[in-house]
Amino acid sequence: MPELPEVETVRRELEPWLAGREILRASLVDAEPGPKYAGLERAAGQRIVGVRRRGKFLLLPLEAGGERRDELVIHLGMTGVVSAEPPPAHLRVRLDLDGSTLYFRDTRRFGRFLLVPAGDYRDLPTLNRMGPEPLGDEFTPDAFARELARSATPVKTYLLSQRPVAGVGNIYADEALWRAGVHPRTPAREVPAARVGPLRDAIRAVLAESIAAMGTTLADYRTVGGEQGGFGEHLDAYGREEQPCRRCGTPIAKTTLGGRGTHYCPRCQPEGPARETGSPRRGAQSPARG
DNA sequence: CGCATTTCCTGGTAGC
DNA sequence: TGCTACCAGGAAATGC
Repeated sequence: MPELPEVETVRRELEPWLAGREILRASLVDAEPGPKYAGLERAAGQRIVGVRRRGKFLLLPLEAGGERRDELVIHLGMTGVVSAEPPPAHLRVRLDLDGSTLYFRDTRRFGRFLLVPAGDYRDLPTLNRMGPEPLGDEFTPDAFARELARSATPVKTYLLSQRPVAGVGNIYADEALWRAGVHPRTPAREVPAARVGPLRDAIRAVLAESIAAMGTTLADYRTVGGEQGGFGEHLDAYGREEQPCRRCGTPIAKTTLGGRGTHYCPRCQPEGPARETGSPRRGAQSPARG
């Protein structure tokens, strides 16, 4: 499931390919017209200025006649894959460019591929109310603490809302909470003050490390070149139920939270009131590997 | 408004 | 083998 590191990996591959290209035509293939594919009929004749990313959204500003017009918004959802070669099945959008063609495959149709007036996200409420970029200067410990204080929702669920910080999904939420020693069910505003900074640092670290590995491939995610991400072998919590915690050996537990599979160490991430402050077992940010 | 629940969608797999 | 039931989850919609 593409999260920020996977989308950033795709962005870095798309930028040199797409920047400066003219869109000749955008066509729906095996897909019904609707809000997920809105506005594509306006794409023809506009030129792609660049490839940006906000959270898990790819944003491609366009220009026509020398002026900024629309913006192509791409969200990979669960199974979205962008490629320069036609996929064997589940092709939803074909983007004909000057000299090449971009294909958007999306098996489960959770993704989006649409045109909006530049910067107009009224039909994309999550993008409209998204928190700061986790690797940017605005994601400070103080800002994060203020956001957490706004909600009584379990901290993991709140992270997934994209409100306190952008781009965190199910995998990296579990990973960051494990690193910081915070139980995923802890109400956001009850995360101990001493753990807010470590959690913010853990979010930044795990995302940065995964970007360096070109993301995590579990099933469908592929880079534009068709490669799989390499971070899967570094996961400490996600998908490791019943396997020993890499810090303390306790079997990783799996439960359901907000309808999502949730993995945590019952010993390093104790639930409930106020354990002592300090690091979970040893070395919160850099647990032993391998 | 906040918060919880449901919906969308299809391939893979467990169980019989 | 073939069938049914269920699971995976990002974001939006819906229900209080």
